[in-house]
Amino acid sequence: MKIAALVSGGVDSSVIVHRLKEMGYDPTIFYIRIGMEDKDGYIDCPAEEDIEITTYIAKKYGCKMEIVSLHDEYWENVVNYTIEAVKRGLTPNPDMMCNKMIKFGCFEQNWGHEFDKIATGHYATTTELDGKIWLSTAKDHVKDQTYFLGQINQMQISKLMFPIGDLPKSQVRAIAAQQALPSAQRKDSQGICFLGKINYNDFIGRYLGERVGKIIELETGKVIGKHKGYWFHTIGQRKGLGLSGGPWFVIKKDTQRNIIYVSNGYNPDTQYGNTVNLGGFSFITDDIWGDFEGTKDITFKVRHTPEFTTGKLEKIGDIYRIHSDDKIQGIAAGQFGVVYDSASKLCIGSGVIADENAV
RNA sequence: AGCCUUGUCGUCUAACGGUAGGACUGGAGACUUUGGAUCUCUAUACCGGGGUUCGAAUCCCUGCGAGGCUA
Repeated sequence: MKIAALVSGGVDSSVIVHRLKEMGYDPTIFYIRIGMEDKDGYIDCPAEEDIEITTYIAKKYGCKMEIVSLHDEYWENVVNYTIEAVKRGLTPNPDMMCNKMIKFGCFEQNWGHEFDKIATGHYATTTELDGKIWLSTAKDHVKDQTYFLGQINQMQISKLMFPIGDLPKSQVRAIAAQQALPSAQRKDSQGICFLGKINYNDFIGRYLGERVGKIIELETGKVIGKHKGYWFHTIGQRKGLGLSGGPWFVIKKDTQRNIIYVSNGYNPDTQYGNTVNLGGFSFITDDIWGDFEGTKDITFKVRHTPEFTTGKLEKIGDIYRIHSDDKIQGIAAGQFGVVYDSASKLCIGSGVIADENAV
């Protein structure tokens, strides 16, 4: 079986090579370049060290290695998407889009199609049911990364392998140490990968600029401050408002008038919600419910968190509406709601959190 | 103009006359392959000038600022 292993130089993806060899496979290692400096030099991903480590891994395990670039595709699909979404007042999820469009999209078209399987270092598993492959959660529920894979489709999942999906993180690190992999002690990557050392707000500012607008207290309608553009703030956000007498949380945005509405207190009710409307819902493997009346018991995530929330799913036309058992903080339009079965085993599918005004 | 009240970190708010605390904001770190949230740590102040006291943010005088009252 021909396997392509996507290796980034981090611990997780390094260890998959070891595991694949253990299983008797001889994977071809791919390092995908994505985050490169654009013409203005804003995007800057320190790829050197990553490539060095990946090369070392390839040598150590005697694997073929290819460094490929999906820079333009990344720019086209992920960076543009991010900027466009933010501009519309939404809160994007670049990493999910990267998985869907780049790692398992463009890569497949260019190189992956010559392989039987594509292996990655995600904490996720696959499960075969009725002759079909389903995305299922990792053994290590805390590390589970299926949230980021919620947008992929049946073709993609049936070709994927997650060699470390059944290991706890601690063990992955232990293996790396035991094998003396250079990545053993590396910090887990965090933040949007293409940003490198630039922070998110700087990035947004570079492309969308600044425009001063009002900050209004939702309950009283009083103007209590100014902001530099609604695109710098997301629902549920506390940091960065610069208002005293808080804490203050962003509750609502008026993109037309560039106004941000906030509520005061440690736990303003306005900060929470129990219903989440998902638009453009897509099932990963199969639409297991079809059209249905009433509700389905599910668990779900509205962001990457260790725990799953329980709730009920209702179908209203094309909209899938989640009724959460617990109130959820900071439900932001543009983010994805990923739905799992009630046991939090199978990842069923996902949709984009809709603007409340849109439903 | 006269009278009264008032003046503490960027903001709000504490401190029997004994040497300035808390909250929010800001900053740093932890957590996290999105945005966020959360947790930990941390920075900054007694309006100026005189007195009275062993000792004043706290008492007195005065200057300045703020608010109010007075015809």
